[in-house]
This record gives sequence, C-alpha cells and structure tokens, in this order.
Amino acid sequence: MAATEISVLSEQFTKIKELELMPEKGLKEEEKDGVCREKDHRSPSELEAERTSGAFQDSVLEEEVELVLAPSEESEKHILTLQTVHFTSEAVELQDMSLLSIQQQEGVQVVVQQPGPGLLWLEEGPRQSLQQYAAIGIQQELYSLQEIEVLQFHALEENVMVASEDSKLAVSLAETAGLIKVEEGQEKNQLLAERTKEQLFFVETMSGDERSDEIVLTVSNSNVEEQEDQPTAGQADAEKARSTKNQRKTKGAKQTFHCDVCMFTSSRMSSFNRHMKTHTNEKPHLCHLCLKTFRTVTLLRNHVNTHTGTRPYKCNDCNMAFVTSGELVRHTRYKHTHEKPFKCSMCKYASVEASKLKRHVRSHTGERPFQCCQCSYASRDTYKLKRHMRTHSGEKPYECHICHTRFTQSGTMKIHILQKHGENVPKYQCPHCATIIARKSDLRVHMRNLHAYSAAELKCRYCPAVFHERYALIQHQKTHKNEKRFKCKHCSYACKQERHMTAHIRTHTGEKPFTCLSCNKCFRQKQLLNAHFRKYHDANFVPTVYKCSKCGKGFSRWINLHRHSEKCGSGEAKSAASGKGRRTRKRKQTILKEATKGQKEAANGDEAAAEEASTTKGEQFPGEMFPVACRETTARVKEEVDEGVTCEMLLNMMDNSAGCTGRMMLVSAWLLGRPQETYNQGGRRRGSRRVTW
DNA sequence: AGCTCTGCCGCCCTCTGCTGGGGGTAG
DNA sequence: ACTACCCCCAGCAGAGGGCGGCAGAGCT
Repeated sequence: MAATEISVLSEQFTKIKELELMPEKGLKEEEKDGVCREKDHRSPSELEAERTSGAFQDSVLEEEVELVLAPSEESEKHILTLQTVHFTSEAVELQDMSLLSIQQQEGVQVVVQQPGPGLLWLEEGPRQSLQQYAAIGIQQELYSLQEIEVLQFHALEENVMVASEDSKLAVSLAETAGLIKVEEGQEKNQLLAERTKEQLFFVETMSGDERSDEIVLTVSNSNVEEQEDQPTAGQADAEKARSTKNQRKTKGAKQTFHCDVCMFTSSRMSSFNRHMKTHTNEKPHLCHLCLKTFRTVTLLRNHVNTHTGTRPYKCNDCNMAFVTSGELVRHTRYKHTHEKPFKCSMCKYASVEASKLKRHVRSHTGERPFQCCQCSYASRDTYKLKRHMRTHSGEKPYECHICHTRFTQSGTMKIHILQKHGENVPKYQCPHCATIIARKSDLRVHMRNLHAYSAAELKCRYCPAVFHERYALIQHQKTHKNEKRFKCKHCSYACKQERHMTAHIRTHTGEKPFTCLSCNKCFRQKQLLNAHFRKYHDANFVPTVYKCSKCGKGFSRWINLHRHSEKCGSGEAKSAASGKGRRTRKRKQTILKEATKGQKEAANGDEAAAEEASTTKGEQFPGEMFPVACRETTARVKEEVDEGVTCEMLLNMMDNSAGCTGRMMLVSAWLLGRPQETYNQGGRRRGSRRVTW
C-alpha cells in the first residue's frame, strides 16, 4: 500500500480515505504477508518539536469528540486516520502495557511495523459485526514520537475490537450514517477519560472483502483542546466522511472531487489527493541543513537553494538571480516591464502584487488591523506596528557612523548624515522670497506659515493696510520702521515712538505727573524724576565725566566731548563710537545719533525733544569740576535747566539775585558750555553778587 | 512527480510629510 | 531682559517598492 506518513499535528478531524481512491499499487507495495509497512519521514527533532508545541500535550477530554467514519461497505478498504484523544493523567490500567503490546484481539491481527516501546494497546471490547472500531491507548509516558513512526496496521479479520468494556469506553456506532461517535458524556467514556492519560486512537474498521477485510489505519494525533472558531474534530470528520461519500456516489461518471473542508474541487483524483494532504501537516521532506520539513520535494529543493545560494532563475535584463521562477517574474514586473495587474478601483494605484493592493486599499478604508498592545495606535501593516513599537522600547537601531548618534528610523539617520556630515548639501529656495532652507519639509512649513493665503485679513499694526499673506504683511510693516508716525498736533514735532510723543505733549500742557517722594518736586518724565532722585537723594551717586584725553577737559555729556574733540582733534567720540563690543558700539552710535538729533531739535526750538535726547542718555555733571560739597547746588541748577530754565535765564537770575556764589557761576558757565578757564580767567562774569536759591 | 504559476505573508527599505523642541536673531 | 519669529533638527507615521520565502494548484 501507499506509504502513509503519520501526521501527529493537531488536525482536528479524522481523515478517512477510501481505498478505491488510493493508488492500488501503493497498497500492494506495502503489503507483505498482510502487513502494512509504514513510513514516516519526519525527523526526531521535528516530532519532538511538534510534541513540545502542544500537539501531544496532555489534556482532558472535555468536548464531545465525534469520530466520524465512513460508512461500511463491504469489499472496500479504507485508510483511517486515527485521532488521538488526550485524557487525564490517571493512567492505571495501561501502565503495565508492555512494549509493543498490541493485543491481538479475537480475529484481529494488528501489526505495527516499527513498534518501539509501549506503543499500542488494544483492549478487548464488544464485538461489532462488520463495522468495527478500535480504541488504542498509548500510554503517554512511554510514548516516544520518534519511535512511533508507523501506526498503520491491518485488521485482517472481519472484526476489530475496540476498547474493552473494562475500559469503559463507550463508543456509539451510528450505523446508518456510518458514523461512530464517541460520546464523552457517557459515563463509561468519562471513566476512562478520567482514569487514563492516554492518547486514544479511534479506529474504524470497514468491512473488507470476504477473504481479507483489510483495514489500513493511519494515526494522527489530535489535541482535543480545539481552537475556537474551528470545527470540532468530529465535525471535520463528518465533513470528510460526507465528502468521501459524495465522491463515491459520483463513481462511474466523470468525477469531480469536492473537498468539504474547504471549497476546493478538482476533476483529478491526484489533485484532490494532493489537496487533501494540505489539510494535514504532513511534511515528510526534511532539510538536512536546518531540519525544517516541507510538503513537497520542490519546496525542499527551493529551500535548500536558499542555504546554498543557488539561484537558477537569472534575469535577462539585469544580473539579478532568484531561487524560484515566480520571484524572477515578479522582479521582471517590478524592474523591467512595470506590469501592474492589480489595480485599485478607487484610485489610480496599481501594483505588481495583490498583497500590495490589499495593503493599499486599507488607506482607503481606514482599516488598521494591527493594534499596539501598549497604546491606542494601530497600524495598517505589520511593519509599521513593529516600527512603532520602537517608540515604546526606546530602541534606536540606526547609528551614524561619523558621530555615532542613534536613530529610530533609517531615514532619519540618512537625513542627519546628509545635513550634518554631507558636502554640497542641497538647499531649497523658497519660490516666493529669498529664503533658503535646508530641508524640503521645512520649506513647506515656511511656505505654509509665511506664504499661505489667509482668508482672514491680516492688519498692519501701523496703518490701515490689510493683507492675506503673512510674508507681505511683515514686509509692509518693515516700511514703517524708520517712520516718524507720531506727529504733534500743537507743533511740528514728530517721533517714532508713542512714549516720546506723550512726553512731548506735556511740554504743551505743563503736566508733570512724576513726583519726587522725598521733596515733592514734580517732573514731566520718569527719567527726570529718577535723575533727580539720584542726584539729590542718593548719597552713593557719582556723576560720570567724559574727559578729553588730549587737553584733560571734562564734560558732562558725551556729545559735548564729541564736539570738543572735533575742535581739539583728540578723536574721543570717534574712538568711543568704534568700540569693539557690538553692544557698546551700538550704544555709542545711538548716543551720537540721539545727541545729533537733540542738537538739531534744539536748533529747531524743540527744547523738549532736545532735553529728552540729552537727559535720557545718562548725561552727568563733571564731578571733578564740582566738589561733593557743591554737588547739590550744581544738581539744582541742572534740574532747573532740565525743567526748561535756560542757562541764559539762570544767569539772569543770578545776575539779579543776591548770594550767587562763584560755584553757581561755575555751574552756569558749565551749563552754557563755556570753558572753566573762561570763568577763571574772566573772574566773575556778572559780578560777585550772592545768589540765594 | 516535477515544473510552473500564482498567491500570500513577512521583512526591509525609501520617500514623504507633519510635529514640536532647540536655538539664534531681531525687535 | 523679554518676546516673537523662524530655521534646524530629530522623532514619528503614512504610503509604497522590492524581494525572500513558502504554499497551493494547474499542467505535463
């Protein structure tokens, strides 16, 4: 008979094949003295792997297990795939089972080709007349998968005994349907199940011909712990049985073989048989390099080629080569013909492979079948989920070979290397302005932020102009930069800052909102109040002096020193203005500008602006010209000047007042910009009358 | 049984685009 | 000193291309 490989994987059904569907030659090949030789090509490691993977796990027979067998028809032979059923661990009765203790029952001859230790056990049971069944318990402790490669046996006699009554295994025989149902619910059955931790192979015997009713049994293991949504073993068996039955009914006409496990049909028996093997896990072809097994020689050969690097299918258009012809075809489509047979019905997308189309369609449907177990993220394909998981694990598999910075994605690293370590890095010019940006994505952000159309009106801060593009608005507002937008309604004064205009307006209104808390004196500007407080009420105040390096003259204002230096040739202001520090240089430039402005504004009669320009830039009295003792006096004079009392007015006051001291004259002279020596030389310019303040 | 084709799954890659923090600059 | 602005940059996800490998089925 044909070699029937044992499958011990968890097929959930018992396979039944009619002998008439099996190659007769095969049967005869295996027959020798009525003995069915059996082959199993699986390796010990594979079997062990299957065993450890749970195929042979102990389990309690919980579900109702239907053993579906083909109807009994005389003179037909059957191959039965036996299903193992796991029972609980109290194997008592079978412990003494000797190796190869297949008990030959009355009229039953059971032969096991490669017996191994402790393999089969066949107990006496109630006889069935024609349709027989047997229960074979294999004590799990003794069961060595490597050694039970063959479990075919022939029942040469009419009757095959099943599990004995003693074993309390109850098997109901559905005679009319040709089904045998193992009813778990029956008490006897349960007793055995509870008592033994066995794998039971339920065997049906079909009546053979009168001389040699031969039953060919193959054994398959089945874990009774069935997966949800999967048909029970019994259901599957039933399907198979019906399938077989149906096939038999078509005998004589041109047959179509229907697989009732799946939708497969075939007019060829060989195809059908081959297909039915797909419902088992038979993989008899072992790779000697990695011990992996395959169903067919072709698969094994292709697999071995992956080990050896043999790539027989070479591309004619490039130097690529592939293990299989299919890979070559696919490669050709991708690289050379660009044929894309799979077209999306919702867009123009087309792909070489159906799986790519399937993946693509998810972008339309929004389907995200791959859920992250640690967050709410779900991806549309497995790779994205795997990549996403790095965000949880912190894994950064990509390292820059130059600076050894690590990255989570290869693309990120590539950009990093290009931007940080690359030469002639491409830049991206904004098409709407002169901006050049290193990254295309950032250019897009730039375009979106600055050049995107804004439905809302973007109003200029300084004028009524409105824009719909942010960049245009910014450019426009820059035009207001040096504009003296604030114009005095009482005079021609104009300035850039509103606070300057506010201060200026007070020169017209006479308002002095800033009051000194120490002396109740009022000021138009806060800066003036601060200066006042420092000079009059701060004992630590030391006025700064701008001293000419050439002639030694001191000046309270930097601008005065500047003016002096132009005449004296010392270049003080120039050197000061060209200081190295950016901030210092800028400040000096500002001072110079402000001073010049103050000069001009003063020339234009705008005293307030001139005073503001001078007093707010830190002008101080020349301290060494005025001893500390007279500091209060000089400050008071200065204050009067700040408050709009001109020096000429002050001199007139002194001239007309008694008690005006020489120091006061000195202050007046200084305020008028007259050199000290003029005073010294000229003595009392306006007399020595004492001025009382 | 072997060859071939097709389908499917998985893996890895690239390209792309968005996001948000960092840091420099100018006001 | 503070703030707004904007480019730089890394992180991360979406989409798709290409290939490796295996399984199933038609055909010879």
